[in-house]
Amino acid sequence: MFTKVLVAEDYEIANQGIIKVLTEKIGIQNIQEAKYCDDAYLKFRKAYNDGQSFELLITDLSFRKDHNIQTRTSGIQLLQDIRIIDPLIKVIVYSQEDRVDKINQLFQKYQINGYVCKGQRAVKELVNCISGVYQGVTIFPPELTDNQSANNMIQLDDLDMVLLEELALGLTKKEIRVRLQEQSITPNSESYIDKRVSKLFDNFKAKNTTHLVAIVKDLGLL
Amino acid sequence: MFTKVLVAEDYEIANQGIIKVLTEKIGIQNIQEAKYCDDAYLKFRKAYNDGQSFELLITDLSFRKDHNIQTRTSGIQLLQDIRIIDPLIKVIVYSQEDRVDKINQLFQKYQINGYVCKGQRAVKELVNCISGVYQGVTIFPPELTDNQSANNMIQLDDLDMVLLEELALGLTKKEIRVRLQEQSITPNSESYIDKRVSKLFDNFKAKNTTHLVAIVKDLGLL
DNA sequence: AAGTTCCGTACAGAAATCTGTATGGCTATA
DNA sequence: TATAGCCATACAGATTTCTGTACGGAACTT
Repeated sequence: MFTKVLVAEDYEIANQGIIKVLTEKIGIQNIQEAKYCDDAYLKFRKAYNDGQSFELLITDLSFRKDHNIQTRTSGIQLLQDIRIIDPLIKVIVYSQEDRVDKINQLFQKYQINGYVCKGQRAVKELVNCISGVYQGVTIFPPELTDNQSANNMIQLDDLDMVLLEELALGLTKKEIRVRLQEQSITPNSESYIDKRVSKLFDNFKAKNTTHLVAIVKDLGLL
Repeated sequence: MFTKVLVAEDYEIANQGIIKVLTEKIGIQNIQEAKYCDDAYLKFRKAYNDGQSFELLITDLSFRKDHNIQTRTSGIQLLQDIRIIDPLIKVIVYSQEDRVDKINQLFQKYQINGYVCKGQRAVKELVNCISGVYQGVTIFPPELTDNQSANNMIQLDDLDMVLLEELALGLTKKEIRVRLQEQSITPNSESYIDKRVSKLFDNFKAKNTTHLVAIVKDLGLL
C-alpha cells in the first residue's frame, strides 16, 4: 500500500476527515496535509528533492482565495505543476463536482488516476479508489459508470458558451453581434445568433433567454 | 463540557472530520453521527425518550436527496423538529453557506446557538464555537462580525423572491400576473410587477431580466 | 451532375420587455 | 385640512425577443 500521501484540501474539516480515513481504515501513517495549493506544491517539491517523494496526491478541485496570496487556486493547476516534477505521481481528485462532463475531462485531459465525489458514501469510495489506484487501475466514480446519467449530456461549443456568457451579462443580440465582430469571431450575424440561441432553447427546454440562463446557471455550466 | 453530541452531516468525510475534532481536540467521547436528517431525528428522539438526551446538535444545512426516502432534507427542518422535542437543545450549524443574510436568518428566525462556515479555519472556529455555546453564549461567525461584508446587503421581501423565481422559470409578466391572481397574492397588476422588477434592476445593477436572474443566481439567492 | 443537407445570413411580424407618465387611494405630518 | 409621499394600477411607445420563412453557398452523396 501507499506509504506516503499528500492531501491538498482547503476545508479543514474535510482535511481531517480524509486523514482519519487514511490512518484508521487504510493504515497509512505518513500523511501530510496542505490547505493551500502553493503549500501543497512546495511540500511536494521539497519531498521530491529530498528523495522522499510522495506516492499519492489527493486534492480538491477548487480552493478558496484567502488573505494569503495564492498563485495556484485550482487543483488542476496543482496537479499539472506536480506532474512536471514527477510525471508518474498518482493523483486522486476529491471534489464536490458531480457534473459528468467535467469529471470526464479530468480523466481525459489531465489523466487523473481516480475521482471521489464528496458525498454520503465518500469514505467507502475513497478506500476503494486508493486501493485500486495502488494496483495501477484507473478508478472512475459511480457517477460516470452509471450510464443513466452519462446520456443526458449536451455538447456546447465555444460559440455557445460565449453567447451564454454575454446573454447572462444582459447584452442584447445587437450588442452581442457587435462584440463578436469586434473580436472577429465568426459567424456573427444577428439572425444566426438568434438561431443558435433558439437551438439552446431546444436543448435545455427553455422558454426564453432568462429561463435559459437560469437553467445553465443551475447546471453549473456558467 | 458537553458529553453527548449528535452530528448530522451527509458528507461522510466531513462527518469524520468533525468527529475527529470533537474527540481529539475537545475530548468528547459520546458522539453519534447521522448521514440523513431522518436518521438524526430518530436518534435524537430515542435518546431523549431513554432519558439520555443529546446536549448538542451539530448539523449541516443541506442534505442531498438519495435513494433513501427522506422527509426532512434540510437542516432547518431537522432543528425545528428537534426543538419540538427538546426546546432547550443547543444547535450549531456547520455549512458551506457564507451569505450574510442567510446566516443572519438562522440566528434570528431559528435561534441557533452557533454557526461555523466550512472553510480553511473551520477546526479552530468549531472548537471556539462549541466552548462558547457550552458557556451559554451565542457564537456568531467571523463572516457576520466582520461588518465589512454586512453592509452590502439588499433586503428582498417575499414578493421579490416570488418574482425572481418565476422569472427564472421563464414566465412572462402576463403569466406571472395570472399566477399571482390564482394564488391571491396581492399586489398583482402587470404594471406593478414591472415596477418591482425595475427596482430589482436598480438594486442589482442589472440591464434586463436575463442579467438580473444571472446575478441573483450567482449570489446564491435563487 | 443533380440532389440533399447543413451553415450562415436576411427579413418580417407578433409578442414581450422596458421605460416613462399619469391617476387615485392611503397614510403621515405639519 | 392641506400637503407630501408612497403604493398600486393603467396606459403608451420604443426597443427587443422570438419565431418562421426564404435564399445562397459549401460539403457530401449518389
